[in-house]
Amino acid sequence: MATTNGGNGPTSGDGLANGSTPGNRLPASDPAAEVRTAPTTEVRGGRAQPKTDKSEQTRALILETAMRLFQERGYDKTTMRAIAAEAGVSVGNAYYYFESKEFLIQGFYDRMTYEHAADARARMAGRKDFAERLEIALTSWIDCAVEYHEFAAQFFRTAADPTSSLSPFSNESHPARTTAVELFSEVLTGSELAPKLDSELAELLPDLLWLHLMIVVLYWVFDRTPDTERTREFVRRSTPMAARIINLSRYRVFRPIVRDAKDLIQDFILPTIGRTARP
Amino acid sequence: MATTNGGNGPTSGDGLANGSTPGNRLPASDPAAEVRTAPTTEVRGGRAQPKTDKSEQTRALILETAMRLFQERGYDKTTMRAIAAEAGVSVGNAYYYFESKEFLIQGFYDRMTYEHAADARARMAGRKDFAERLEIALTSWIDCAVEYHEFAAQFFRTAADPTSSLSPFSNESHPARTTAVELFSEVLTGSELAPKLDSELAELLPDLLWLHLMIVVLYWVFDRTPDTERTREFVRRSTPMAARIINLSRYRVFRPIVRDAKDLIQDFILPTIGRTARP
DNA sequence: CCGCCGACTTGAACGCGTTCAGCGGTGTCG
DNA sequence: CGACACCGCTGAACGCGTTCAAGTCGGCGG
Repeated sequence: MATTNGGNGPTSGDGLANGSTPGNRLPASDPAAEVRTAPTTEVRGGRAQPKTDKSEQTRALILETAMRLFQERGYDKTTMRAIAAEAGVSVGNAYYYFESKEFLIQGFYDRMTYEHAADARARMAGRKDFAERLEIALTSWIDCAVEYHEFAAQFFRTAADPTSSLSPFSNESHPARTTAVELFSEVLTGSELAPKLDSELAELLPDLLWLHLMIVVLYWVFDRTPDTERTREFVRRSTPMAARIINLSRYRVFRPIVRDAKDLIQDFILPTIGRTARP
Repeated sequence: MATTNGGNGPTSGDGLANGSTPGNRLPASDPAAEVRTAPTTEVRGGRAQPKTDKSEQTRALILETAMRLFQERGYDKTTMRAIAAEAGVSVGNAYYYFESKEFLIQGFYDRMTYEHAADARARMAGRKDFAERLEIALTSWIDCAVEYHEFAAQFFRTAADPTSSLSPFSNESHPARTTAVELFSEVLTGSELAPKLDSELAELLPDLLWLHLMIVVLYWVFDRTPDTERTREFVRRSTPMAARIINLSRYRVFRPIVRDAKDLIQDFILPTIGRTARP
């Protein structure tokens, strides 16, 4: 559960028709969007389940304030005291709603993931070439992430910590991860490549493409070129190759190695990144 | 963080980042050996270049004490005050020799890397099969790392931080990285596969195999099975595949894709992990 | 109306990593 | 010999993330 996002039913065929006008709205604010809470009990960013309306408001206020300050000053230079002061509450109150400072980052990540999915879907609309769709999806991520590049390191450190429940690797029900994997599922199903693949591979691919994104993210975090141009070029170069490899995998000659790779991925990679065993 | 050098002595200051000698000698042999300083100027774990014999001793004492406490109590529970007290010095003194607490980790990493190289070489001796040699090298790493698994997360967080000069990704002259890449170079050259490969690929491979190790490390950090048995199995399964792919790459059919991959790696992967452009 | 419960809020206090003004000692130069 | 520079070293102090005993307040049963 937890995702409950804008109703992307898996049954919706090619879900590209829906919502998000190509206007490319990046609602940098519009507090309602990501604050919009899963209505029932959910672990959420941090702590207590909201009981009151006021509680929910306070929580949102703290999160919004934190996100604003993070963007203005960067993560390290934003103190919990500053967040509390700016939000007009006490420090302790922030800790009532968020387990730690790092849990506030999740707000960023969730918002970005959501915006990315919407933006990528809009941009992919109509395109049928798989490599092209993949490139759009990845480039779209870079565009959505551009404003957060400065403090991305902090987020990445968090993701690399296996003891942190914030890591998209160790937390299989991480809502942002689910959203992202769904997007890549659409990258595939919307392409002309999808019907040509055997179903077993088609099942693996969304997660693998998400892994591709993770590699891009890794690259992007370390990228210091202006506008992360190098990462963009990396995407332009790596996506056709990915498409080619997938394409080739259909041929007889590669059967044994494809099978081995598939087994390796299915048995050792996917379970580790939060996919339960094969169905 | 803390990048602002307090600026004591604007002229002398801390002369970090000054020319590191190309001296490629691999120091260290026994446990006490990596403490032994590079005789000339080198950036070292943290701060000032040693001038005195006594200085060097104090530095070693602090490092050894820290490493012992880290292993006894874990990283987070070991305070700088405890390290200083246990070593019989003041807190400020520890910071005189080490830029921050994290810089103390490098002692761990350096030691482990060296032990790994020695152990792997010993175990590989006589073996000619490439896949076998690779598996030995990777498994040896797991064996050497076993005692550090508990606080490996901390090290991994550090490695994932692009702003940290401790990251083996962002610091190309990281001595531990050099040592490791050299080992993988021997993995290849000692095998019967080496003479069959074209020289261009043979040049890339050591770094790529090091990347393989990094993936194993990533897997290992998240591995919670006893004795990290799952990672060991992952190594057993992935090494033959790597060998097979390398082997296949020699055949005509794969020319185009191998060429693309080679270019991608050479232009985008290796430079980012600290290899300067192609020679 | 009282009393109590529990969600919500507070801010002083704690422990931590890190900094910094400064101390002694050992040259070195004039 | 005095002045100075500089290395090694000190420990109080700073700012931070985080905790917690102690509130406030609204609602509900009695």
